Amino acid sequence: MADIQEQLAALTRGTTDVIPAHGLEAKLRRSADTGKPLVVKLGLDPTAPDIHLGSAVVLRKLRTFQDLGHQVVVIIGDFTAMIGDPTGKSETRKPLSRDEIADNARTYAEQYCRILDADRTQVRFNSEWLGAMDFGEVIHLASRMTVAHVMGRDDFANRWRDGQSIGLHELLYPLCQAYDSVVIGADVEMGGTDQLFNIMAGRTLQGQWGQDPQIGMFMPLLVGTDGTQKMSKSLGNYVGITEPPDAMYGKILSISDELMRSYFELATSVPMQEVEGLLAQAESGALNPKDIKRRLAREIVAIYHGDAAAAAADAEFERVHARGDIPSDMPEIPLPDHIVKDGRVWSCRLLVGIGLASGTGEARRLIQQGGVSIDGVRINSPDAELEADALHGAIIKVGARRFLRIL
RNA sequence: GCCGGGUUACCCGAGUGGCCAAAGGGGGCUGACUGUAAAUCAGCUGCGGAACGCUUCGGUGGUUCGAAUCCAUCACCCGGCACCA
Repeated sequence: MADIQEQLAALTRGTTDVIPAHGLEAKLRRSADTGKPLVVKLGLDPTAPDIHLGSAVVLRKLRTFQDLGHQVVVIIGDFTAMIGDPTGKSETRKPLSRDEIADNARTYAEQYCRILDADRTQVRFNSEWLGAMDFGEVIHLASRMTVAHVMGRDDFANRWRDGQSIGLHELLYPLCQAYDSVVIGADVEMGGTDQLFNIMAGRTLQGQWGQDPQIGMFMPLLVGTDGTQKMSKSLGNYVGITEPPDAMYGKILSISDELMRSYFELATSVPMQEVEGLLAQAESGALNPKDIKRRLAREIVAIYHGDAAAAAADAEFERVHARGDIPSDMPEIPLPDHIVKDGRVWSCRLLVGIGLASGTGEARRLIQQGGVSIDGVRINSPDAELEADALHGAIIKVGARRFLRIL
């Protein structure tokens, strides 16, 4: 096993906080001494998973633990989902059906395997123990934490101050999550910075159970491709880890320059010393930022699709965007009969017919703005009529990057 | 249950009788430039073979020559009060 200091460096890379600061080192040392792997916990909602580079940040960190020989326990919060983490904004969620939970669990497994080492990953549902408790046990559990403590959580405190309602059951949420840590005997719990209170509650509860309290490790939220908000599926600013190599490569290349450092740090394993070196060269003008971003894109694509796919995506980019060639591969579609009239096709109807415009109005606009060309020749009038025969085998280009070949 | 505020295009939001297919911003799209699909600048962004033609401003029905704008009613959201404890 690697030297403790090296392990620490790898594990704390990109973290915003490790609490308590030196606790992790002590845990690692003890694990090395006893040969007993650390139990590293991550809690997840049983809602439909959308694994993108942002959610992958925490998973990759877990993978680092696994590579160092530690055990990961993923807790699917199927029971706590009935409460819903009380942000004060979201309504109490409907309990998911057994089938839905099973479905989601399967999807998780498929996607998580792309990052985690399945052999060192254990998946547990917290309904297993939380659902089995009787009321007396619940009361006993609740007696382990004080109202003053729970009310210390920011959102509770704010809602109380503002006179908003707080469901009694909501107060139990941190307790449930904390109890999960007790049940699995967590040494480390990973989470976003919004998990601070819940993870700390785990430490409190574990202490009362006579366990060595877990270390809380917090990761920042990856900024999405829009450059301002956190990456999330609902905001549409995400790069999915199952996206095809070319799409992934393109999206990463389009992030703004300022995001490069955090993407390198959180989404790749390139040594930070090297990253800083590259960025310094860009700063001084010795290196074109574009080339650093291409390196970033290659690194990330390689993680999810392998080196060969990354190299291919890079070459394809060079061909299409740097040299202006047509892509090596593009969708093909037969010329729909119904748009041909007397052997001729109205250009706007063609775009609609092959799905490159949603209506003739949009098609007209695209052509007027000079965004449409056929076999490299720009169409300059929305009234243009085209010979149907000449269209077979033609390549239609709309905008900078939408290509389509007509059969 | 009562009183008040609200519901406008993909999102936010202006508009209180005609000049409104509806300001502005965001997002999206196209072009120029470039280092890339970054940044910047410009244009477009309801539908429509395009004609000041058609359909839009929560739903329905009215008033009016004319309604996003006024009235009635219904639905939902947000405040305050009441009822119930």
